Amino acid sequence: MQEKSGNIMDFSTNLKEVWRMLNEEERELLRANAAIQHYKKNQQIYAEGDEPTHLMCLLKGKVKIYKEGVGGRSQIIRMIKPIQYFAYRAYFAREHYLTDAAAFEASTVCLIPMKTVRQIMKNNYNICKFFIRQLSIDLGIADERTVNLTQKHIRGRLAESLAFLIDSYGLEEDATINIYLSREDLANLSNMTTSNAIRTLANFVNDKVIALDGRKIKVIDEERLRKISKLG
Amino acid sequence: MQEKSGNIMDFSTNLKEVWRMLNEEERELLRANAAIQHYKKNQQIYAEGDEPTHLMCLLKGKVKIYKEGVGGRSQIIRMIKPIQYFAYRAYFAREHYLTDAAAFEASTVCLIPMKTVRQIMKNNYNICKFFIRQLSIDLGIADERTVNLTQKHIRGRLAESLAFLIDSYGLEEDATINIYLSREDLANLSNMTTSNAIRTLANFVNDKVIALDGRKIKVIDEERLRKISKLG
DNA sequence: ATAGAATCATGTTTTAAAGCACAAAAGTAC
DNA sequence: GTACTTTTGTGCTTTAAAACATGATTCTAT
Repeated sequence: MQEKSGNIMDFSTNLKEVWRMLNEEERELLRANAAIQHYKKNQQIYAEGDEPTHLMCLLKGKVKIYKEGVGGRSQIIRMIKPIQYFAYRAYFAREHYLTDAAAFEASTVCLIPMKTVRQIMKNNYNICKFFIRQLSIDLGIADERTVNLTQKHIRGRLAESLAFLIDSYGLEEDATINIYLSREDLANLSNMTTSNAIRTLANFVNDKVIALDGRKIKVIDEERLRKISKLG
Repeated sequence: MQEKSGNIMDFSTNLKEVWRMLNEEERELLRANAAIQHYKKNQQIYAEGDEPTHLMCLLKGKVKIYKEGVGGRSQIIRMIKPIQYFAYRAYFAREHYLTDAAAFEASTVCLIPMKTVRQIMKNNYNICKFFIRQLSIDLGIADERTVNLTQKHIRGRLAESLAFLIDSYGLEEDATINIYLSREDLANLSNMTTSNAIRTLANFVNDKVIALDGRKIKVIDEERLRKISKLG
């Protein structure tokens, strides 16, 4: 089947992990209620304070979840890659969104009304388990992140972000990290100012850990990078 | 009924929130499998790397969940108060513990084998919802915390910790915060060194926001404290 | 093609917080 | 009670990272 977004068929072919857990009746419920939405590069998907109404599944593109902190500084909390669910935490906590979400690049999202999700969860223990597991994993990551962002030094924090990007989006054949971020986004991911992100990247180039070509980051010495990340 | 820990009756009277969601059969299953455990002040409850086997519910006392970071610095991730469940994240994520837990003061914990918990969850949607909600709330707190600990200045971070302690453990009639922490623990909660915790506390006393008597912290101007916390 | 904006880069200055040193005080053990 | 350890309190020094300033480069829109 051709990749052609906007077509509801993407949805049923792409949501595989969850899809497998559903019976025909539940699948029909989803087909009837899910909607596909496209977002342009840098377009906001939801904002802090909004009421959560839909479960979202990223089908294509890259999304960042971030928070605007004190004094305009923003902090990227997590990044979403295709076939990953997001935007459900606030609903389950019975809160409004605490974070903002925006598309890094042109992205396609499948929106499922939370009402539908609940209807399915009620009778499907596997779906409940799925959310419990995802939330548990994310909470673990958040706890790790808290310590890493507060205790590691600049080099360690940047190295950690790069390692995270490698793990999330992978490397191309020539060892280029498969996502192109501005220096500012890289800084917001690593809890530092843009100048320090630039400076520290330059250091890494000097140390022959990476090579740069605009926003392309080529990983030269991954082992070393992970060591810097680990030792802080 | 007398408060008398070690007696299985505490358990059934205290776990009320969850207890209400169970039918008689499920209650019997819990009664048969739950165990009560006592921990002394500063005693470790679980350690990073341990395999999670039991759901824990704090019946009495105060517990800290923390992580040992780089260079011996430890960071308190969250604090548990009585009738709060903990220690389940790692199991649900199918990981070993990422954190350590220790009793702040003499504490009583009810241990329920995870196997039993799963057995109940399987047929009880309300229990699933309970965990989903708790995890979602905790994840929201963790996200907030990441930004607060990284972006706020020392005064803001300490004020935030004090506000958090007020919210968690309450104030006595004379406005004393109902938990006594060492300066070091306060520092670990606020992501700063012990000297800075001491210094900043002294500043707050000077500003007539709090008054100190050993480890007793009396809140003089709560509004001001929350303002400092908010503005960073 | 050209103007204007955004991004990237680098040097310099400032500052918030850590690190260190050393007492005083409070707990704890014998 | 006395010795020992831990915790608390303060002053001084150092340092990592932010803030600021200024160009160069790249992107974007008309």
